[in-house]
Amino acid sequence: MVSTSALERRIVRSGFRVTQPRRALLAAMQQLGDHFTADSLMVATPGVGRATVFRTLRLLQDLGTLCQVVLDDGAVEYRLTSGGHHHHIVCSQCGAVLDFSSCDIQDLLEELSRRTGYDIAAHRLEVYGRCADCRQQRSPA
Amino acid sequence: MVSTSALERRIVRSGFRVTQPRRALLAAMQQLGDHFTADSLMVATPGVGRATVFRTLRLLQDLGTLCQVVLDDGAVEYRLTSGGHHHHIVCSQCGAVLDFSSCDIQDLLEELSRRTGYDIAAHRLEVYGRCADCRQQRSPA
DNA sequence: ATCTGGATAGAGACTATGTATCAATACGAG
DNA sequence: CTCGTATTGATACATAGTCTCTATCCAGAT
Repeated sequence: MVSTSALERRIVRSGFRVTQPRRALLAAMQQLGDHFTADSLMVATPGVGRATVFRTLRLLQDLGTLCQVVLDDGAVEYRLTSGGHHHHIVCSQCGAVLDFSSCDIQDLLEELSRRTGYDIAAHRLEVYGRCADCRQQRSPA
Repeated sequence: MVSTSALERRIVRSGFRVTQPRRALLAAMQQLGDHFTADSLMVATPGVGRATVFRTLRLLQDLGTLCQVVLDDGAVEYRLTSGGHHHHIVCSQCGAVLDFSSCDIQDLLEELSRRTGYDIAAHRLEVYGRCADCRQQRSPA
C-alpha cells in the first residue's frame, strides 16, 4: 500500500499543491482499502465537493498513482497503485482486486501486429474469477 | 458482415418478435459499418425511441450477435459479431475495429490461477494502436 | 508577517449513457 | 380476424463524470 505522505510528495514534486481537500481524499482512499468507487469516496469525505473528488481522481491517474478497474459488468472502481504497467484480477463475488504485471502477451501482440499491420501502442486486460476465500466459502471442492 | 436476415432469424429462433423498430435498427447497424455508437444509431433511426434503441442493443448482446468495444478513453461503441469469444484491436486514430480470437493467453491465465488461487472465469482484452492505413497517411516510415 | 498571483475549491448546471415505469400498440399464433 | 402478450415510446430517473464561475486558499516573494 502506498503511504499518504508518499502520495503528497508525489503531488508536490509534480508541481501541484497539497490542499486540505486533497489530504482528506488521500486519507479516505487509504481507509477504503484496495478498491473503492467514486461514490464511496464522496461519502467518505463529506464537505469535499463532487467536482473536486473527480478532479483529484483524475489528477492521481495522471500522476500514475491511481488506476481504474473495469469490473465484470462494466462498472468502474479505483485503486491506488505503485505505478507501472499492470493488470487486474478481480473477484466477481467479493470484489477483491489483485495486480499482476507478468504481461506475457507480448508474443501475442507482436504476432497480431504482423498479421493486422497495426502499430500497437497499448492494451487493456482485466481478468475475472473467484478468489481463494470465496471459493472456500461456497464450494470447498 | 452478418446479414440482416440472419439476425432476424436469430431473433425469431430465440422466441422474440421481429418488429418494425427492430428491423429499422438492424438495417441502420449494417449501414453504419463495423462500429457505431448508441447515439449514431439513434440518429440513424428517427422515430425509434431512445429506450428501444438501448433495449435492442441489449437484446442483441444477449443473443451474442453484438458486442461492446471499449475504446482507449473508456468510451463504448458497438459492433456486430458472428459470435464466439474474441477480442478487438482498435485504431486510436480512425476507430477501425478488427476482431481476433487467437486467444493465446490461456497459459498466462493458468499460471495466474495457480499463483493467485483465483478460479478464473472470464477476461476482457482490448488492444489499441494505429491501423495500416493511418500509419501510411501520417508517417510512411 | 503579509501580500499577492495563480492554482484550487465548491455549487450547481450540464452531458452522456443507460434503466425503470407505464399506458398504448403491434406481432403473430391459432 | 382475434386476442394475449411482447414490445414500444414518452418520460422520469439513475449514474458517472465534466464545465463554468466566483470565491478561496497556498506558497513564494517582499
